[in-house]
Amino acid sequence: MDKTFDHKSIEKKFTNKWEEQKIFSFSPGSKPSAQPYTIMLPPPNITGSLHVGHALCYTLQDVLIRYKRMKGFDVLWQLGLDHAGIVTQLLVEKELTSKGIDRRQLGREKFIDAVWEWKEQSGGTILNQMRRLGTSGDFSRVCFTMDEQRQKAVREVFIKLYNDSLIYRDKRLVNWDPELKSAISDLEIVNKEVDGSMWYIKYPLVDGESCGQQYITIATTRPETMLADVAVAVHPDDARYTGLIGKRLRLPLTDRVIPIVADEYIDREKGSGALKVTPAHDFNDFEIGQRHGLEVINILTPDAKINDNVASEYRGLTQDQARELILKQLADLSLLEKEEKIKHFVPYADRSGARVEPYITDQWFLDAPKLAVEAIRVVESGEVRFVPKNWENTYFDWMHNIKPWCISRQIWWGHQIPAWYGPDDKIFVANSDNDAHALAEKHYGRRVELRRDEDVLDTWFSSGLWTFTTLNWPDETYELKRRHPTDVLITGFDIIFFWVARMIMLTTYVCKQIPFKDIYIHAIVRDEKGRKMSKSKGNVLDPLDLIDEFGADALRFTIASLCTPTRSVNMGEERIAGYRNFITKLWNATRFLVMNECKYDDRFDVSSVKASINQWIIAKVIRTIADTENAIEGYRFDEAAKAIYQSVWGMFCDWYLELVKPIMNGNNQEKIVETKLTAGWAIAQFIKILHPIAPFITEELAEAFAITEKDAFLSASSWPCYSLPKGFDKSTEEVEWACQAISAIRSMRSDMHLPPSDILKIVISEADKTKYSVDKYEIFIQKLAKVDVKYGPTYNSLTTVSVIVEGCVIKIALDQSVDIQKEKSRLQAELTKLQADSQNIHARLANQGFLAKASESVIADHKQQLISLETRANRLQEFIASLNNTTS
RNA sequence: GGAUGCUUAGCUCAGUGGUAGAGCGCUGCCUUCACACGGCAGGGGUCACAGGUUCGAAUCCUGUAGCAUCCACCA
Repeated sequence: MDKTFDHKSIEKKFTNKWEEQKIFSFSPGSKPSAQPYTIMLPPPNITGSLHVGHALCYTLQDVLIRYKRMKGFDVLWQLGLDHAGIVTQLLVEKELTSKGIDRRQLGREKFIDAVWEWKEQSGGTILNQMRRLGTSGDFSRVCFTMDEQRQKAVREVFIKLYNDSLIYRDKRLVNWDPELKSAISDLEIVNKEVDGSMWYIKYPLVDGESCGQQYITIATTRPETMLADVAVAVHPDDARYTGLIGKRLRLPLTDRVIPIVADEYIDREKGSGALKVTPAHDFNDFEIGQRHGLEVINILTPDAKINDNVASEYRGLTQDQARELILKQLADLSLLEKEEKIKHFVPYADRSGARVEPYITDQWFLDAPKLAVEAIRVVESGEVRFVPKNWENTYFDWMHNIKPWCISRQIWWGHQIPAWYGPDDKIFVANSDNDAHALAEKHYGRRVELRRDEDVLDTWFSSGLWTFTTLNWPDETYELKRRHPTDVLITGFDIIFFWVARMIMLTTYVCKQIPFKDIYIHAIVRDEKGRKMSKSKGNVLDPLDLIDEFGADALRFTIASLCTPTRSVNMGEERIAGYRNFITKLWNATRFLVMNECKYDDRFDVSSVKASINQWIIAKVIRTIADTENAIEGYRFDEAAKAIYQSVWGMFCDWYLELVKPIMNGNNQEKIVETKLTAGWAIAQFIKILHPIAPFITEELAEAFAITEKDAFLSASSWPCYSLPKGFDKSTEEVEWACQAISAIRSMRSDMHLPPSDILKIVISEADKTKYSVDKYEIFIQKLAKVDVKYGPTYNSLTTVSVIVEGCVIKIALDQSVDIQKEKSRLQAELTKLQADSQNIHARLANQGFLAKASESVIADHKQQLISLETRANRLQEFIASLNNTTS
């Protein structure tokens, strides 16, 4: 074995080997007798590249997949890519523009060809980057949301939902992205706080004289939309305005007269308490308009300029230009009462960054409120389980307030909506052009010209079908029947609404099945100080850089250990370096065993082991295997990592390997053989259970240490399974006593500033020798604590200091006489602490309430503790008394 | 405005009724034949605050404060 662990070459070696040997290749139906285990990868965008968030999400999935594979499950980790409609279109469009090509001139078909070409060349780099993480998916079997089979599925689902009246076309106010010139969904909006103004504008009453009031003041942040006002609304109980309800206003700068209406929606506290009603450009106003049967006047073009529905002087102006002009005109007319500077939230499109406009258009909608009913039920009933559970609340909140989902987009890249229009705009939804014509012919009684809907579907529509379309639905495949519902979805909370909720809605309706049993919501990655990673802050960690520097295993181990059930995890390089050190530690421990000719023998029978130290480590390792299993099964990746880390480093390396050295260097051949086999067995178990988290080093060590057969892979081996042999507990107690004794002596050495190289002389009484089996561990105590052990009261108390370990007095002889008073007060302090502790427990045991109400096991524990404390205290007290005798 | 989290050692976080834990950092000692990406030994916390429930609260309940996130909000 090399002296250092060269992660780069080992990562390369196994990435290639696994792929060449097709270790992770999946062939449908190949393992019919094994239980299936299935995870669908949340498909990254074809435009995406690997960031730490991906690394975290994919590592956790790979840990589960590798673990279940070792457990003997027939695993499928289905990889895939998302076509990412808007993002991809914008990207390719930009690239074409830089070459001087305009998308619109190119035309739809050629543009789509260009996107496909781009996809073939540079789409899906992220999949290659995933390989470097060590992901054990089948890269030859990648699904794409836009490939033939998925397109077929999307059409089928659309047709079904349309025929069931769950998809419909409607003219409504939608969120409009004027840059993209497309509708977007409410989720694709980000509200940003910006500086703005509130303008107070006077609207004159038509017959002001008769009611003693000349005008009503309205407040608005968007004066330009007044051109589309159709009413002013006040609260019916607002004393300021009750007399004016039903009167009419002259809308300034236009020749229109608009009514004053009463509506409960109005908030008397806001603005002036009178609201200008602009149904075409505000969602709430739209509803007020509907309630009062008001006209809808749209004054904007698709790119958010003023259209021809207004006086010619405003036409073609941008909103800002129009605003400026209108404010000036109002001021000239003395109708502008005041302007207040305010901060307010304004909606912007997440992707294009344009200011979103409420805009009246014809769009396709999915009746989400109806589908939500079943989607809520399956989570309430526990069929679908959120981990951690409290994400259910977020899900329910959203689902209970869900609105119809606008699924049509006015872009080119995506699933074109399978709808055709007849001459009278009658809609025919069909699987193909031919089918549509057939439907139309049946309807009209003759062959007619049809026009296909140009819109495409929201990207999330096709990803919403991901769990079953990847299993080739609507074809009735073997794997679809076998694997659906899938086992677990691992994703971030940021897409619970976008994706998780929609998958549950669509899958429960289309398949009459849940898409997955568990949803593990992982945390968002932040920097080491808990700040969001952003390019402008310069605190972005690139997982590929981290892999280069620390190794994929170190990164994966860090990720696992960070994944506590919280919302965010802070990742810093220091932490990764720490786990890189752990990987190195494991490497060196194995190297030590190789140097000492330890071997792994799979016929090794753990129950045949005699030496207590070996029994002890076997018991500990078996415990660790169980802890790791429980942790992974419960999605506690942090606990799995912690269990392995502590066992390997804190127990195996720090204690067992040190304890084993005296045996190895001794001459008890039988014991040496047993110890070498035990050590080899133990490290092999660690290597196996660490494999899901750190696949590269463990695969290399399995090869170097011959844990796997020649040409076999740890990745394809099985998870260890052992039960604790009877009687090993006793050894555990003994060995742990010896370790405590060693620690106590070392501690004393350090406290007394005794040189580490000196061999100290210690003395233990004959009685203690038998009681604590000191002679059995003498060699270990001698070597590890660097002492020479003698029995009986040989040394003068005047030149010894003492430590008491579980009642056993260990005297340490010094070259010079000790200050007995100082020694006494040191021991006395220890005694005081012991007595305080034992009194504490004594008091509790004397408490009637405690005895009556505490559980039996708790009481038994307390009694046990009390006995132990009292034994130690008594022994210490006796010893102090003996010191008194010495001095007196 | 509505909701959900969080507040524990210098830092980052576990622990969720029974005597406060880890990693990193820090201090001292050690170039001991697996490993200085190491070893040994230490120091360090009235578990945000105030009430309550309980024999017993870091843990359960109520309230307060601060922080974070999500949703809503263009008068």
